[in-house]
Parts: sequence; C-alpha cells; structure tokens
Amino acid sequence: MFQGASQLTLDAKGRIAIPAKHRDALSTVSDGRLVLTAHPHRCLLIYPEPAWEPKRDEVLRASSFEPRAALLKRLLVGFAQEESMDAAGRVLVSPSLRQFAQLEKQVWLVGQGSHFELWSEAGWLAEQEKMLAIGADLLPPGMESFSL
Amino acid sequence: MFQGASQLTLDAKGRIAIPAKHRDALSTVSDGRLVLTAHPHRCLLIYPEPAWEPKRDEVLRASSFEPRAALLKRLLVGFAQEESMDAAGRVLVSPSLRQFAQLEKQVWLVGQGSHFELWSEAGWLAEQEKMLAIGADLLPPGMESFSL
DNA sequence: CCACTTCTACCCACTTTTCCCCACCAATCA
DNA sequence: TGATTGGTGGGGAAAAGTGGGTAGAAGTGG
Repeated sequence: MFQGASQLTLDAKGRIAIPAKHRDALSTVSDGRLVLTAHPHRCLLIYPEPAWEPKRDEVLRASSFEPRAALLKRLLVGFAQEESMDAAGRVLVSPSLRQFAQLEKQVWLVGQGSHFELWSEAGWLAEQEKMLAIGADLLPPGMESFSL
Repeated sequence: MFQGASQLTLDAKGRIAIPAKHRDALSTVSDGRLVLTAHPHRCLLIYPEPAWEPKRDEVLRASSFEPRAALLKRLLVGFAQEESMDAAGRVLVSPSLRQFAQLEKQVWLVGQGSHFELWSEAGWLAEQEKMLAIGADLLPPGMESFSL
C-alpha cells in the first residue's frame, strides 16, 4: 500500500529518484519494473507492472468506435511506458509524458494505494486549492455516509 | 502488447523507423510484415500481418449495401497496404496513406495493444486536448465502474 | 522489342541519443 | 565524529536514428 506525498526533483535527464521507503516494496513486487502512463487530470500514473496489466486489459476491451472509450484507450494505453528502476532507485520519465503532465523540475509523487500519481508542482497545488474550495460539498455520490 | 507513444520523423522517402523496443516483437510475430490502413479518426492503423487478417475478414463479411458498412469496407480494406520492415527497422508509408492522415515530418506512433496508430503531430495534440477537455465525463457507457 | 528513364528497395556509414555505472555530496544515526 | 544510507550529477560505451548512395526493377516511349 503506497501512501504519502513526496516532493521530488526531475534531474537534467528527466529522471526521478523513488523515495527509499517505497523501493523495497517495488523491487519485491515486480523487480523494479514500473509502468508510467497519463491520467486525464493532467498528472501521471505510476503502477508496479503487475498491477497495471489488469487495468490495461480492461481498457483495451472497450470499443474503438465509442468516442470516449477510444480517447481513454489512447490516453491510458497510448501513453503507457514500461520503465525500470536503475541501481540508484531512479526511473526515467519519457519526454512525451513530461510534456503531457507539464512537469518541471519540482514534482510530487503521491501514493494512492495500489499506485502513485505524479504531479507537477503547479498541478498539485491547484488540486489542493480545489479541495479547500469545494468545502462543504466534498462528498461524492455513494459516499454520503463517509465520516472521519 | 504494444503500448507507449513515440515521436518519429518521416524521412524524405516517406519512411518511419519503428522504435527498437517494438522491433523484436514485430519480427517474431510476422517476420516484420505489417499492414497499414486508414482509420476513420483520420489516423493510420498499423497491424502485424497476422492480427490484421481476422479484422479484414470481419469487415468484408458486412453487407455492401448498408451504407456505413460500405464506407468502412472502402476505408479499411481499400486503404490497406502490406509493407515490410527493412534491415534498419523502417517501413514505407505510401503517399496515399500519408495524404489521408495529413502526415507531415513529425508523426506519433501510439501503441494500442494489438496494433499501433500513427498520428500527425497536429492530430495527436488535438486528441490530447479532447481527453483533457472531457475530464469528468470520461468514462464511456459500460465502464462506469472502472477505476484506476 | 529494345532502350532509356524513373522509381523503389536495400545497404552502408555517420551522428545522436540513451542507458548504465561510478563517484561525490549531504544528511542521519550510532 | 565517523560510518552508512539516500540523493544527485556526470561520463563513456553501445545502440538506435537518420541520411544518402547505388543497384536493380519496373514502366514508358520510340
């Protein structure tokens, strides 16, 4: 279970160093092989390779002629890139993904249970603003009984 | 399984170099023989030859008198061209297909599981804009329970 | 039917990029 | 204070991308 947000830096070659606390888990579960892809909210998704496969297969089963399904396939499968951690626990973020998520030097890696999200500094701050702005109406349909 | 987007250049002779990471798979599955054809979304489709045959047969079984089926047949079968990778892993994109998809020098090869799509730079950027614009309403019918 | 021209395909060589590994710096804990 | 672990940067070898040149085939015109 991945949780917690870490501020990371993209180095000159477009790599990020996965925080050490997550490395063991990633090495164990998939020998360091990760899949990076695009998320419709303009951030990136990072899955351990085994967790990605069922998601990919589900998306691929959808029709290519239903417009939204076609877009989703192009986004999730079209942008997916398999990458491995190097000896220092770093992964390369390809230029097309960096461009999609508008990543600059400072980025945020956010644990989301089975996977991570990778946000640009600006995007992550904007998300926080949204949460605070929504305020009272935060609970989505189906979660009205949720309480902290 | 083909996934990932790569920016490629069409050279002066109208060829694209298939990224090395996909070449082994294509050589194995069909000895480098590919089928290129037109996609109704104004991009091109690239199938390994064995994966194309069942699709072609399915389209050809449709009635020639049902107007949409006739259009689909003319598009998919009418534009289909078999090409082989050369020793350097390049394939020729015929002028008629280049014109159909409005390909210029910079193009994008997008993996879609069993096959690829080939987009003009402008077309691919427009697709991305659509994805981001749809945003909240992204989930297509039948996939409402899909979660990342 | 032959010859000339054009187009295509294959091959080779050069340039660029990528990937892997090593070394250094900083921070933390003993 | 020293040792160990995590983060960062850089350099070099190997592979991939790109362009051009030549030979062969196909098409056309005389």
